[in-house]
This record gives sequence, C-alpha cells and structure tokens, in this order.
Amino acid sequence: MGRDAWRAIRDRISDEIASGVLLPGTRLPTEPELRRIFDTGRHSVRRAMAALAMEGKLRVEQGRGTFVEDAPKLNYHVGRRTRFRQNLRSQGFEPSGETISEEIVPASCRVADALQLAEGAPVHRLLRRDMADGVPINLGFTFQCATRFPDWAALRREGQSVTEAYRAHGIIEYFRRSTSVHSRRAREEEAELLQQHIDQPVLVVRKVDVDRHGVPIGHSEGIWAASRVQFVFDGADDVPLRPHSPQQVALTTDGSS
Amino acid sequence: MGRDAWRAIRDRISDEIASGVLLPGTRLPTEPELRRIFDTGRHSVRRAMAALAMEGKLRVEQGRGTFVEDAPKLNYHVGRRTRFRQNLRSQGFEPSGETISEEIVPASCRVADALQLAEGAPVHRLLRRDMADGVPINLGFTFQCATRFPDWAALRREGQSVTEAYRAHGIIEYFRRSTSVHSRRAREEEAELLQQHIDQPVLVVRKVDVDRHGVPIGHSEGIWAASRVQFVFDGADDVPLRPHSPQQVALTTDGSS
DNA sequence: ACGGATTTGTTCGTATGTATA
DNA sequence: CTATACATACGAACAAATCCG
Repeated sequence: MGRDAWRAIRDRISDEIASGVLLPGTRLPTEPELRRIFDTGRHSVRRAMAALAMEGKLRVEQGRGTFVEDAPKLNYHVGRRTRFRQNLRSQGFEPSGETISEEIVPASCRVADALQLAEGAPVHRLLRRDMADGVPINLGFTFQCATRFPDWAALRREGQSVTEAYRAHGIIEYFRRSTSVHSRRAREEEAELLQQHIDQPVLVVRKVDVDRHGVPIGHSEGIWAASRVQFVFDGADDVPLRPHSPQQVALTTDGSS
Repeated sequence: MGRDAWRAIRDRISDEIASGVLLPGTRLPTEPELRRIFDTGRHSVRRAMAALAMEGKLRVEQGRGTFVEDAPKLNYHVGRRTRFRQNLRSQGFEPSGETISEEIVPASCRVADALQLAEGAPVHRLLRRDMADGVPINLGFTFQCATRFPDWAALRREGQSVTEAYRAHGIIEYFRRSTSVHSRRAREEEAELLQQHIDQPVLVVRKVDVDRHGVPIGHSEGIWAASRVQFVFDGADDVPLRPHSPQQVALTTDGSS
C-alpha cells in the first residue's frame, strides 16, 4: 500500500458491499486479519472502518466484530396524512416502537419559543423510539403545554392518538405551521438509542402545529438516523408556480449575478 | 489525560467556541502546541480535531493551520416563491454564485427516471455553485431534456431565468411534483468545491418539476453543506389536518402498537 | 524563483483498556 | 476466567501543502 492505503481499503470494501460480494449482516475479518489481507498497518484499517461506519455501511461493535449494516433504507413521506406505521408498511417494513419516557418538565428555551410559552412553563414531554424491522429509525420528542392539555399524558397512555387527545381538549382542527430539517452529530445517548456509530450524523426534524387561530398547540422534534432514511415531501405541497409573475418563481437555487 | 483524552479535548474546544472564547476565524494552536497544552499524544489531538471538523465547527487546512469555522448558518426556505438571492438577503447574507459547467450529457439512470426519458437520452446538465458571504453553500445540478428544450443552454447563458426559459419553450405553468432530502458522505470533489472536511456529510435535495399535464420537465439535485444550512418548509404547504376523519391524521411520527 | 521552515496528512509500531463470547 | 475483538493511547517517521525569507 502506498499513501492512500485507507482510502483504498474503504473503496474496496465499499465496492464489495455495493456489488453484493459482502452481504448485509456479514461479519468482516478482524482488524489483524484485515491488516494481513491489505498488507498494511492497523491505523489504515481503522481509518477505513471509521469512514464506512460513519456512512452507515458498517456497524462496529466493541468486543464482537464489524458487520455489514443491514438496516433498512426507508423513504419517509412527510406532510401526507399517513401514519408512521402506514408509511413503513407501504414499503414492506415492520413498524414497532416504544415509549421511553413520559413526564412533565419545564419548557426549555426552544420549546417555550415554539409553543409561545414562558420559559420554564410546565409541558408534557413524551419520548418515543420508532423502529423498522426492529432497527431504530427515529427518536421522537413531543411537547404539549401541560396547562392547556392537563389530561394529555393520561389520554395518550390510554392509547388515544394525538388527534383524539387534541379533540378531547376541544381542538377539532389544526395545522402544520412549519417543518425544519437540519443535520448534526449525534449525541452519545442518541447514538446508543439509535444503535449507530458515534460519528454518524442525525437529521433533526422540528415541527410546530397550530390551532385554527394560529396559536401553537404542539411541538415535536424527531432525531432520525441519517443513513437510514430519506424524506419525501410530495403531492400535498404542490403549489402551482406561475411564470406570469416574474419575480416570484424559484425552481432551482438560482443565485446568479 | 486519562482514557477519554480526545473527548475531553473535543468538548473543551467545543465549549470555548460556544462560549465565545474562541471567535470565528481564530486560528487554533498547532498540533504540537495542543499536545503540550493538553499534555497528551498527537493522536488524541487529531481525533478531537477530526470530530470537530466533522461537525463543521473547525476548518482544517493542510500546511496552514486549523481555524474556528465562520461559515454562515442559514435557514433556507423551501417551497416558497422566493429566489436563492432573496432567501439569503432576508437573513443578511450576501449571495453569489457561478456556473461551473454547462453541457449536454446522456441521461444517467436516475435522471432518465426522473424525467421519464430513455437512459442515455441527451439532457442539458448545468452545475452551479452558490455561496453566502463568499462561503460555498450548495452545488446545484439541473437537468432538462435537450430534445424538448433545444435552446435551454443558450437562453440560460443569456441570463434568462428558469421560468423565462420554460416560457420560451411554451410552458407557462409548472408544478413541483416531489422533493426528497437525504444525507450522505461528501465525495472528495464535492468536499473540495464546498470547502468542507472530507468526512463531513452533505444534504442531497432532489426535485422534479412537471408541466400542467404532469409530464416531467425538469430535475434538480442540490448538494448542500450540511453544517451550514437548515431547511424550512413553511407556510405554503400548510394543509388543514381535520381530526374528523380519524384514519387520516398523523402529526407526530406515531407508531405505537 | 527557490529553498527551508511550518503545519497538517498518512503510515508504521506498540501497549493497554473495555466489552463480548 | 480466558480468549477475542474493538477503543484508546503513546511514540516515531515521512509526505504533502503552505508560508516566508
């Protein structure tokens, strides 16, 4: 190996995964074995493994070994009136999930801002973990004002849907005010819950729902395993773009000068 | 330093950036200096730098040094009828950009699929690079059928907007059919053009536009520096969610069983 | 224009800690 | 408990890019 040993190893293994020589779930040779195979030092092997783990192509487990990732790659349709379960089932994945925590906490700065409450005001915080075929996909926080929705936790615990819980509190119609998406490094707890590499990024999706008067009633924050999901915004948000009004149209990210 | 040297270094520097002790653009001490400061080996220092560079907090340049990143963090509003320039100006950034390449190429599998053409059919491919305050934000590919839009490149070269170019070819109204977002590792050329670390992820945004008959007329693929942008889907795609029809509503990623 | 100094990138070696089987 | 396998840490050398006299 020359001066690009780790890239060569990365690309070689990446190719073998892509071409099907290495099947999902397969265990890779151990580091000493890879060292012999590629006739290189341990650092180069580890650098390549780290890069592939970061992309989500490998799953590295201390004490066990390194495996070809077999996590699902799902298209998650946002903005449609479908539920998580339907969303997954339509793509052949088996949805599951669990409630990790459910408590009343003082609103953080961000939550207070989203819900238009005072910082520190009591809010219901629900944390769920959703999975596809048993593989963690998303950590979902939801926040509702505990004063406005006193029975929220109880209703949700009884198995009521979000919509039903809102209706029980007199809200019969509500709207999505905004959805934002950005990427960041996973915190260590998140990486653990999502069963992904420490250095792998997550996609953070934040939403605010408002009632018919425009008053915020709910805020949610989803932490998604970035390598396992693609978001699709389709259909519903099709807005006709009319070239007739010249200053109002942008289809591409057009910033020529 | 004990057994978590690199995390300690990472967190320490991360804190100093967050608290303003280290200002954007500041040059960090060199590796030998940091080694002495933290009384540790070079590997630990480099591991910490790599982690911070991956998050977009540091910019490492071989032969020059390591700097606190001062790239903009912008909210990019998608789906609105605003242009890239307006989008940036409203947040106080100075937009700029350049056309990197402009040619007719055979359609790749993905492009052919998006535009409903045969694989290998000739398409216009335009590559632009857009920047905010001189920092690269986005690499934007656009694809149009060269047969249907023979004068595309010429019109665009003359400074016509996408909309105007469409109109010149008889299309007076068009729609966004779908938008998808996912994350992946940047390729080396992309990392170079975006001036970001090799291991940093990018956000890939793909769109398909259709005419009034639903026929695809344009496809675009944006490669965004993930650490410099947050996408906001707002306003226009607000669809009333009516709890009255019980099976149709999902506000949270609700997958309880 | 060139060469040496500086700084980061890659590679090799080795030892020890920690989680798993 | 022992063996295996990955995680972290130390040290050293040379390559490549940049800077500066």
